[in-house]
Amino acid sequence: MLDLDDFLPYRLNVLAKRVSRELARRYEAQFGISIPEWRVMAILGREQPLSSNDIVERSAMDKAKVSRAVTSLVEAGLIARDTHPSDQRLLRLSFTVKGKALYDRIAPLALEWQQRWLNCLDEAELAQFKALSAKLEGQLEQLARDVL
Amino acid sequence: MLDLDDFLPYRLNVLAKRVSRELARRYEAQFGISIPEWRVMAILGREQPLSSNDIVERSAMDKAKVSRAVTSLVEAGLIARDTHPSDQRLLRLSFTVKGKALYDRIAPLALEWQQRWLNCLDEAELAQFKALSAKLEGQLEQLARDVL
DNA sequence: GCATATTCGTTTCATATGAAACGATATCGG
DNA sequence: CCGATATCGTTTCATATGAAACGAATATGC
Repeated sequence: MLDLDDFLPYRLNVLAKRVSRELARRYEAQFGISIPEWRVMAILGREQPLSSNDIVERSAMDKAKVSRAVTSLVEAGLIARDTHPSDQRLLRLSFTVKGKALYDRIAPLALEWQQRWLNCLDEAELAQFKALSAKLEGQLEQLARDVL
Repeated sequence: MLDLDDFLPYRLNVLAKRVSRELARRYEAQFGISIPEWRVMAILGREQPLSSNDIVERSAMDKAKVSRAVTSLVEAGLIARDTHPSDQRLLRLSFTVKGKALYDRIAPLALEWQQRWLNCLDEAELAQFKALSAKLEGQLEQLARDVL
């Protein structure tokens, strides 16, 4: 019989949504920033400058969402948006001083929060969980491709 | 450093969203039913009749979403909605014949799809993954409570 | 070179979402 | 009993979402 509590697609969605809500509450309350905006920041924190499309590829967000997040961040003075010199279709996105400062404040807090969350697992368990998640994601891609 | 690919809240969201999309495509295309609607069906498949509130509790959906899903299902002739005899605030939701027939068609397919997805893990891995997910969910509740 | 196709990012549009207000019913305290 | 409070489900409202249309810029084929 189909028991929803045992149906993994459902369980994963509940878990993911709860994590998101938890994090969103913190980002929003403390820094006035949404999750999509924070994702853009996080990606820029790793590599800079990037085009919107680079961010789409790295973030698993669609381009409309990225476009909106970027616009907000620019309006908030957190990132700078100019056009690529040799290809004017591309944006060149990078932190402003203010944006970098905010990133440097948020990133450790996000990691620390994750740490508090994950400390219910030991090293091995965490590694296991990540490995299994990756497997599931790979298999999912397979199945998706089958249908297309 | 904060690497989004290694940030579990993010990873989980990507995975959960992809699973949802994959499933939604099938439900929608084959049966003309949305995920919230399917969740209501799945819950009724286990226990019947139930009030809307029962479904809210069992589904981790908010009551507005449940209300909409129920309305759609009633309009589609898949479930019956009458009022509880001794408490007129409560609905009494149950399958129609047509609804039960549809449930009996979908449930095996959903399980079979899950099977195909999960067969990339062996018994032990799957058990492990579920156990770890449950741990993470428990810890999340702890953290959420701390803030409140 | 020039017409065609492609890529990039924005915007539009229709739909989904959830918090809060709401009306209806039921319960509780005095 | 009856006024105050709580519960149930719907609806409203403001916002989020993503597919598709779009304009601008570039690449490609002839």
